[in-house]
Amino acid sequence: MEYQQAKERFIQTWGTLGAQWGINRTMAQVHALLLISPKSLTTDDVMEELGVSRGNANMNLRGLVDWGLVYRDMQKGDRKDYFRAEKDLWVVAKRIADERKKRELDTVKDQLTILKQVEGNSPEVEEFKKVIKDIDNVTSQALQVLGMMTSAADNFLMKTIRKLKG
Amino acid sequence: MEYQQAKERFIQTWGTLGAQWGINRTMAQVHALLLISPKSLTTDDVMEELGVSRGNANMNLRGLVDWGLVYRDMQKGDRKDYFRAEKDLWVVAKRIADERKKRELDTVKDQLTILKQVEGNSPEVEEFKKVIKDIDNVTSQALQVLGMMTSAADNFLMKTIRKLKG
DNA sequence: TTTAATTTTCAATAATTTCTGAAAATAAAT
DNA sequence: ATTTATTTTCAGAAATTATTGAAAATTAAA
Repeated sequence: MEYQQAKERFIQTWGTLGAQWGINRTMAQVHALLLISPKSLTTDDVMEELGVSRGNANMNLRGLVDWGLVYRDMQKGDRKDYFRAEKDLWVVAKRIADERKKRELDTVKDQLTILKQVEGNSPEVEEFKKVIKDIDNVTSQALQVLGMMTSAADNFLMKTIRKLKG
Repeated sequence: MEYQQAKERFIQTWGTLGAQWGINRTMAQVHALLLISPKSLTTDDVMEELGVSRGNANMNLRGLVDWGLVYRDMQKGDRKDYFRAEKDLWVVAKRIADERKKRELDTVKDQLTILKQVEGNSPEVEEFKKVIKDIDNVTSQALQVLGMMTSAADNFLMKTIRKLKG
C-alpha cells in the first residue's frame, strides 16, 4: 500500500475510533495526523491536510493540548505555534484513561455516595439499595483495574503480560 | 433522601454516563429504570415513567435486548411484552465490555494489519510504521486486560482484588 | 375469518453537536 | 506608535443524531 493511501486510511480510522470514544471526530483526526508526523505542524498544516477551517483546527489543537496528548512548541525565527504529539503510546493511553476515569467513574462514585442514603424499606427501596451497592462494587473494582493500567509501564501486571507476549 | 427523588437522580446519572459511553441517553435511562425495578415493565410503563414516545421506548428496549442487558418476558394471561434487566452487575459489565471490544478494539486491530503493509522508507513512512507498531502493542495488551476483566467473576486477578478489598 | 391488541417502522421534525469564517484580541517586529 | 503576523472567539450555518407519532405489520383472541 502507498504511504499517502495508508496515511489517509489511518486518519480516517483513528477519527472513527475517537468518535466512538466520545472524542470528536476532527480532534481524533488531528491527533492521528500529528502522531504520524515526524515533525511539528502548524495550524495551517492541519487546515490544509484535513481540509478544515482555521477555527476548527485551532479549537481541536487546543483541546488536544488540554488532554495532554499534544505539546505546543515554538521554533526559532518563526512566530507561528508548532504542535507536536506525545509519541509514547503508553503515555497516550494513560492520559486518555485518566481523563475518562475523572469524567465518568469518579462522578458516578460521588453520586452513589449520595444515593446510598435513600430512606424506606418497600420492595422498591430494597431493590434500589441493592443495585446501588452492586454498582458501587463493580465501579470500585473497575477503578482498581484502571489504576493498574494507568500506571502500566512499570506495573507488575503489565510486565507479566509483556513477558508472556514475548 | 426520598425514594422518588433518589430514583429520578439515579436515572438521570445513569443517562449522563451512558451518553458519555456512546450509548444514547434514553437507552441508558431505560436501562436504569429497569435495573432498579423489582418487577418486569411494559413499554407503556417505560413511556409513562420517562415521558418518551412509544417509538422511542420500543427502539431503546429492543436495543437493550440486543446488547444482552435486558430480557423480554411473557406473562400468562397478558399479550404485552414484559422487560426485565439483567441484575448481575458483573454480567452487565462483561456484556458492555464485550460489545465495546468488538466494536472498537477489534476493528482497529484489523486496520492495523492492513496498514502495516505500507511501502517505502522515507522519514514519513518510518514514523508511520513506528506508530502503527506502537498502537499494535498497546491495543494487544489492552485487549488482554479487557479479556481478563470480562471473565472477571472467576478470574484470579479479580478474586485477588476482591480479597484485598475485603 | 374478523376484530382487537400490541409491536414495529419510518418520514418528518426537533434537538444537539460540530464547523465556518470573519472580526476581535494578542503578540511581535519595524 | 504603527504595522504585520498570528491566534482566539463566537454567532450563525451545516451536519448529525434523537424523537415523535401515526400508519403498517404482526400476533392472538373471538
